[in-house]
Order: sequence, then C-alpha cells, then structure tokens
Amino acid sequence: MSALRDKILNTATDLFQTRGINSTGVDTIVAVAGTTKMTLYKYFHTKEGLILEVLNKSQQDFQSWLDNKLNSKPPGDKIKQLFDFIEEWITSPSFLGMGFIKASAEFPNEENPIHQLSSKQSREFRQYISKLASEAHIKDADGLALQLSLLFEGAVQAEQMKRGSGAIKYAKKAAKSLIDGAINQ
Amino acid sequence: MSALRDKILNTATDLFQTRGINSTGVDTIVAVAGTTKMTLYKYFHTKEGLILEVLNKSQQDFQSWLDNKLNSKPPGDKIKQLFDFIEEWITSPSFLGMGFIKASAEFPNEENPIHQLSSKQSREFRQYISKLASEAHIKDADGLALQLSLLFEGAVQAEQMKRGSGAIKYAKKAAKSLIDGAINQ
DNA sequence: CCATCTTTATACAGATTAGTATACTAAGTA
DNA sequence: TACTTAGTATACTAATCTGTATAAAGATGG
Repeated sequence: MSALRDKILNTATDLFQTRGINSTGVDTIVAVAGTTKMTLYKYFHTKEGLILEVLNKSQQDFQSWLDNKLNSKPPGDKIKQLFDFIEEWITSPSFLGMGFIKASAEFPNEENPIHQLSSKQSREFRQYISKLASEAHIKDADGLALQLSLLFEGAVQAEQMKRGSGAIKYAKKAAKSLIDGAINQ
Repeated sequence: MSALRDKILNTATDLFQTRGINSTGVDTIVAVAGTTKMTLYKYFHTKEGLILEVLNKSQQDFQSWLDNKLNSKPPGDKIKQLFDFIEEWITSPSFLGMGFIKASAEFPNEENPIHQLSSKQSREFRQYISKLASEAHIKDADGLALQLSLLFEGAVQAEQMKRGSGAIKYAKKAAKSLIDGAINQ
C-alpha cells in the first residue's frame, strides 16, 4: 500500500537480523529508514506489532520464493530437490538468517506472542516439507519431514554462527541419505 | 571460591535462559540473587563479562556431564550412545536450552565477543563429536560430526521453540541412520 | 578490642528505551 | 481557494538501562 510503510518494514527486517531485535530501537529504525517515529507508529501501533509483521513478511517471502522454485518440478521430485534450493538460499550473499529462529531465542518465553508466532512458523514449514514427502509417496512423511527440518534449522543455525560455514553441504548429504532411506522402505 | 559469586552466576544463567539476555537487567539479577549491584560488579566487571562467564560455565557443565556419562562406555561405542544421553539431557525437566545457541541469536554480529564465544563453543562441541567418531574408526569423522551436530542443534532449537516437541526422538533415529551409513563404508 | 574485609543500602549520573503531544509543511483534490 | 491527508520536526514523559560513588553495617582474625 504505502511505500513508506514498506520502507520501514524492510529496514526493520534488516536491522533485526543484523543487530538483533531487542538491540534495535525504534529511533534507529526510523533514522535508517529516513522517516520519523510518528509515521512508524501510524502504521505499526507498537514495536511488538512491527516485529510480528516483520516475521510474517519474512516468512511469506521465503515460502513463496521456495514454492516458486519447486513449482517447476514434478510433485514426486520436489522433496529431493528441496535442499538444493535451501542451499541456494543459505549461500546467497543476501542471506542474513532465519527470522523465526532468532526471534524465538530472543523471546524464549512460550507465552510471548513473538515466540508463539515463531513456533507456528517453524511448525508450518515442517508441514510444508511433510506435504512434499507425501507427494513423493513416502510412508512416514511426518517423520521424515521432522528429520529434514532438524537438518534445515541446524544448518541455518550453523550459518548464522559462522558465515560460510559450509554446513549446508553436509546437511544436503545427510538429507539425501535420509530421503533415500525413507523411499526404499 | 565465593558462594555469593556462584549465586549470581547461577541466577544469571537461569534468567538469561528463561527471559533472554538482553531482556534481563543487572538490577533483576541482583534482586533475584538476593544481593546488590556493588557485589555483582565486584565479581564481574561488566555485564558482558558476566554473560561470557555464564556461557563458559554452562558449556563446561554440559560437556563434563556428557563426558562423565560417556566415560563408562568403550571408546568405540561412544558415538552410538551419544544421542541417548543427549535425549536424556533434552528431556530432563531442568532443560532450559543451549546457551550458545540463544546467545548467538541475540548477538548476531560476528565481531561481537559474545557471538565469537558462542561460535567457538559450537565448533568445539563439533570437534568433540568428531573425536568420538574417530575412536569408532569412522573414515570421514569430521563429515559425520558436522551432520550429527546439525541434528543436535536442530533438535535443541526445536525443543527451545516448543517444550516436549519430541524432536529429539527423530534426531536420534536420523543420527542412527547416518552413523550406520558411515560405519558400513 | 581493634583493624581489615565483605557486603549492604541508597542515591546518583548519563544514556537509552517506547510511546505521545503539538505544531508545522507539503501536496493533492474538490 | 478551501479542505483534507501524509509526513516532518521537535520536544516531551516516564521508565529502564549500565555503571559508580559514598557511607553504614557485619563479619573475621590477630
């Protein structure tokens, strides 16, 4: 809708990833975005509201990027190609981390709305992987999806800790082993 | 050395895990520990110093607990039993998360001393797993260790997001697959 | 009993935080 | 031209943050 609103949202996304959520004040966000607090609070009623919107948009962007990549492949092959695109995403120079992983660590209390949204996004991504596994006619789709999501989150975590860790290469290998094992069963 | 110093360290460890590091002020720490800021700053020169000590102690405690558990097993069997003890640790009611995983998310900048310590601890734990793999005469010990560490960090992450997730059960299965695959090769 | 050391209590400085109030400017639209 | 809307500029509140200064209280050992 508003270009200024988008600018604030994108600036906040970037700052939250590079400096941390709690360490980034609204004053910093508006200064970097080139606007004022009045405008920020017009579009986002509280900082928490802004954080929730940042998380939602980040996840939507990631999911639709991935979905778009996979949509050109036959349904039964998608699960096998999943980690190729995850590798592309993680090794991209613009990779700054996964929003919901960092957010859940900064807001560890399970009662907190930000933590709850993070948890929900993690669950939904796992379900997405499970759907891919089902389409490949894998028996225990949920079980495999959980294992793959562990590899995924582990690889993201490793890359957040040390850029260029190369962890995704090994996650990919491990994923291939697990997928092959699940198919021949 | 000092009982009061330990009390502050333990209180900070608990609060950092349950409320987050940046969200926990030194005033809160001393109030819960039942002492004053003057005493805290006598033993820890800055909050950052306290955080670094909390991280170090947490990791030492975890490592020595695990090492103690594994020491009763023959060297070649340790890698196979690793995830049994990790499961015991994660499912324990006192489990509050992994210090270095949360800390690296709260301090995402790689220049930050807290981030650097987190990264170092993650690397050292991976090397520890690699040593276990070597003792079991596994060829690509480093490769397997990296894969297992991804499963480990993924499972911890999952459990931090949703207590009682059961993720560790699937991580254990996946680890078994990967270890068996690495042995028969 | 005196001297030393640890700890407490309290108040403070200076910076930063989230969020609001007020007045202004600019731009489009009817 | 008059009205509305979007955004800016700035100052403010009230709370919280890390870290320090100062003085009193307790404890310990010679």
